[in-house]
Amino acid sequence: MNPWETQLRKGVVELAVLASIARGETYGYRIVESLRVHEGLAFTESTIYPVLTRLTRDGCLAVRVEASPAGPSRRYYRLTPAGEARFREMRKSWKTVSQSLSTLLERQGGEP
Amino acid sequence: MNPWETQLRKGVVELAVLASIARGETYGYRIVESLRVHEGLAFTESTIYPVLTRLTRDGCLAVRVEASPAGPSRRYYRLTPAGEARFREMRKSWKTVSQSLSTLLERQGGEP
DNA sequence: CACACTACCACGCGTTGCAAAGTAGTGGTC
DNA sequence: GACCACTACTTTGCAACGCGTGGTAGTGTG
Repeated sequence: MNPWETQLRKGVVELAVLASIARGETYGYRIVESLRVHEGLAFTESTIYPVLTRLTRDGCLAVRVEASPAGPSRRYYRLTPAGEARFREMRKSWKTVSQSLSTLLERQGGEP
Repeated sequence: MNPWETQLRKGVVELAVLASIARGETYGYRIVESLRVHEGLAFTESTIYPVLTRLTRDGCLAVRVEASPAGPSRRYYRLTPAGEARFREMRKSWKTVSQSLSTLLERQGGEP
């Protein structure tokens, strides 16, 4: 993959994961699959699982283990209050950066 | 600064720098100052200069040195054809990721 | 038993943003 | 002429992160 696209996605993963979990309790494998349908958000398990571990360690996620109908047990994650706060903050940061960049990009004559 | 905001900005810097130079030949110190007015795009020199070096090494930028009226000589950068191509590609990647994430964020009930 | 799918984990590499500190040139103040 | 402030670029070192590769374990199918 383009190295700069990798960089672009960096820092967006965490927000994407939080957004996925904010929709309702879910587990890692499912997050990977659900994000894959969004162009540019196709992360692999080796990206998502560490993010989940990190967010859990930071107290943003609570885990619940439940047996799977086919395969190993699933680890269901949901947002803690801290997680919800983090989500809101990241979302705000994203909007700020996103809007600033859009402004910068549209200031010159590009295809509209 | 928030660690996740740092991550968010990662990968956006290069695009911001390319966008700045695409507006016309300019130099590092000026880029830093011009980006500072955009909220969320306030990078320091130790971030911008390495980016310029990297882009130049990759053949995306051409340099011209000119004396400054006050201070050391300025290194003026402009986009090469490769740099313009890179800019278009990154811009496209940005739009893709940006739109996917917006979709994801708006799918749940947030403040509209 | 071989294969495929689900689901999670660990190692290691390369890239990167940024703080800190430095250097060099010009101009102004006392 | 010592001191500061501003301009402008550079170097060093750290910590964080995405992801490729390769694994383990559970269930079902042929």
